[in-house]
Order: sequence, then structure tokens, then C-alpha cells
Amino acid sequence: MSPEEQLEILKRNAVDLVSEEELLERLKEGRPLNIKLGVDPSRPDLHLGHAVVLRKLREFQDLGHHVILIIGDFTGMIGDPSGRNETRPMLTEEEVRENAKSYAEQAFKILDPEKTELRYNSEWLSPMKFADVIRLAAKYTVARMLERDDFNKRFKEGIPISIAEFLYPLAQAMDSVAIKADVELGGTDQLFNLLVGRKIMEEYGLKPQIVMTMPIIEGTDGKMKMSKSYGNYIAFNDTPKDMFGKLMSIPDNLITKYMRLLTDIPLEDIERYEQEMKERKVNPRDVKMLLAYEITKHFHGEEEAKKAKEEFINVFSKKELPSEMEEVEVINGENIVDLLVRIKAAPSRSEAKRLINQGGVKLDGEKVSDIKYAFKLDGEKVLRVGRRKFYKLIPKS
RNA sequence: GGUGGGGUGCCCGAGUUGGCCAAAGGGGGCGGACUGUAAAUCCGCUGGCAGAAUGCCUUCGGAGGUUCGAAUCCUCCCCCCACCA
Repeated sequence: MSPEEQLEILKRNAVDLVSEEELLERLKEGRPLNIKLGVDPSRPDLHLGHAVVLRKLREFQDLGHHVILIIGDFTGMIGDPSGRNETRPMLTEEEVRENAKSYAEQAFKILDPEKTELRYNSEWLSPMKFADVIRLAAKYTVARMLERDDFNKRFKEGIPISIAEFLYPLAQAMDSVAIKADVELGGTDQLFNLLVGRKIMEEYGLKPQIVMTMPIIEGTDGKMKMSKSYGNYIAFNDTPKDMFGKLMSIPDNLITKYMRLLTDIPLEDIERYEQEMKERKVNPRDVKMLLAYEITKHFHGEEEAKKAKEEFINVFSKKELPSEMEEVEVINGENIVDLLVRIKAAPSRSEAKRLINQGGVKLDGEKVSDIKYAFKLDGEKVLRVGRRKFYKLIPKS
């Protein structure tokens, strides 16, 4: 494929590309380029937010390029004071290896293992002496650091920023130096860090890497970016049922964005759906079903995706019971509140009572409205708690 | 090093003439109604325990103290921020 054609494919969906000319030039060299992605080993649960970037990497691979995943074990083992509230836990070497392995396993659901290399950044960061660090730090200024949006904001608002945090972008830049990255990818929130890499590479006499950022996708709540800490994520490892269900719970206005960034559905089709939804020719629910199906299929295969879809339609559209329910043994005479807490359908007795009072607890379709209700089962019954939790109750003799 | 301002429930954020504060408001979460779905919208709930009426227990950075009674006052300690040096 010609460099120009490659560029066309690669720049699709990208938000920033610094710079297009440089990328084209590099593609013209005709060699496999080193494509870098930094990986945080403290969060080995991959979710659809990661998938956006990984899919772009896959495109590079399919065009013959070489992907290098940098496991940030060095920074991980020190503990990352960055971000906001929670300090990330310090990891042992063992944990890091394990997490990295788990990360790779998940990432290979998208990436081609043959064209992927794993590197640990402790390899080059550990041997650095304090003097080396100071020399590195001398190459960047505080003013430039404060250009980073979140630093700037925190500085203005009086939220603490530790010196260590200034060092992290520099450490990340050293990764680029070490592997002589041609291109580094990241989410748009990484733009600043990636650009630091360019500058530092130049300082070390290398050609600056090309920087490409991908959109950040919103999580299932439709507001905040998808992230484990917001609890609005859809994980690679979610069960097909969960994955499908969570995808169905995204707000309608996110449907086509997800399609563009997370599926191979042709662009023309996506645009057509967009149009049809706008003209109300088609029910957004059905388009969303297609989306949920496509993504679930990618991660779990056709078979499972079909099952998940049927299950969803049964339970939520037809209001039937799910095919699989947790089974719970009940002794006759057990109080409903006790049971809810015992099976962890409610975190506390107060919460259980609240659920009952609000009409959220049903036994074989009948609302249970009495807190003092005691079971007297003569056979299996289905207990529904809220909208999503189902239990099969089995009388215990 | 000096001066001043802060640390509140899952998060943000009111509240400091001591009681009416389990603590306003928003977000999130949960439940209900409705629906085209676990979308949107509307209503309600949201520390724990106990319960049909406002009872008890544990919460407002930490440890003590004053008081019939403290998120609110005092002492010491920890942490953050700003300005000056």
C-alpha cells in the first residue's frame, strides 16, 4: 500500500496528529515503524476505552508496523502520586509481571501478538543516576509543565502537585528515547505527555516521535470518560451478558460514536444509521442492539453474542426471566430482610428494608411489601430484587 | 522560617453567635412510573440498627478537654494551600 493510502487509513478517527507531514515522510521510508504505547501495570483490567487506542495500533500492525507496549513497571513500583485523589498502590515486581501478562492477554484480543513487543521501562529507568535525572529535568521548564491542562488547573485551584508528578512525563519521554519510537499513541488526555516526548527525543539527538491521539470515549453513564474508578466501564473480560447489557445502557447519542471507534461497521452504514435515527425512521434501540451485538461478538464470538442478545430481549423487552439465575437455598420461616442481606442483594438491613418499602422486591412477580414477611415455600420461586437481580429460591428441607 | 486560609457523608460542597445537624444543595448510586432499552423524562430513597410515628448507635483530619449538650469552643498533633522570605 502506498504511503499516502496508509496515511489515509491511519489518520481516520485520530484527534491530534503531530504532524501529518512527518508521518507521511516516515511512512515513505518503507520500513516497519516503531509504534509505542505506554501501559499502566497497576490497572490490568482493560475496557472499551483502551480498545479505541488498541484498535488504532492494530491498524498500524496490519500495515506492517511494529508495536511496542511499554509496561510502566518502574513508575508502578515507585507508586504513582499523580492523578487525583487515590495514590496508586505500590506494586511488587511480581505483581507487575502478573499484571503485565494479564494486560497483554487482554490486549491480544485486539492486537496481533506476532507484531507486538513488550518492554519494561525499568530496564532503562532503573540504572539512571540522580545526576542523570537532574540533567533530564534541566531540559524542561516549570512554565512548560504548567501548560498541561490538569497541572494548570490544579495549580490555579490550589490542589497539590508533587514534584514527582513533573518527573513522570519526563520518564515517559525517556521511554520514547530508549526504544527510538517513531510514533506514540495515546488518548487525547495524553497529548501533553506525548509532546514532551518529542522535545526530549530531540534533546537526545533523535528524530522526534510523531504523536497521535485518539478520542476518549464516555462510559455507560454517557458523561464521564470511561474509567474503572468511575465504575462506568465495559471490560474486555465482562461476561457476554454483561457486555451486551452495558452497551444497551449507553445513552442513545453515543451509539454512532461507539460504532466509529469500536467496530468495523463501514462508515457509510454508520452515517446512514445516524441519518435514519434523526429522521426517526429507525428505532435507536435496534441500532444499539446491532452495536452491542457487534462488540460482544468481537470479544466473545458469534455464538455467545447471539445468546446475550436473546437473553436481553427476553428479560428486558419481553420481561421474561433470565435463563440463568443464582440459586439460593431458603429455610422456611426465614425473614425476607435477613435473606436479602444474606445473599448480598442488599448491603445492609436498612437498604433491604428500603428496597422492600419502595416496591423493588418481587416474589414470583408479586410485590413483597412487608418487612416482616417470612418465607413459606412449597416449591421453587423466583425472587427479583430491583430490575436486574434475579434469584431462584429453593426450599431447604 | 513568618503570616493568613483550609481539612465535612461515595464525590463535590454548605454549615463554626455550641442544641432545631445524620448534617442544606448538586453529582453519583438505588427504587418506582413511563417507554423504544439497563436511552430520555418524571417522582422517590440514599450512615447503621430498630421499627409504624419522630428511639438508639457510629460519623464532620487525629488525640484529648470544656459543657447538660460540639462539625461548631479550647489544647496538642498530622496534612493541604496562598503570600512573604
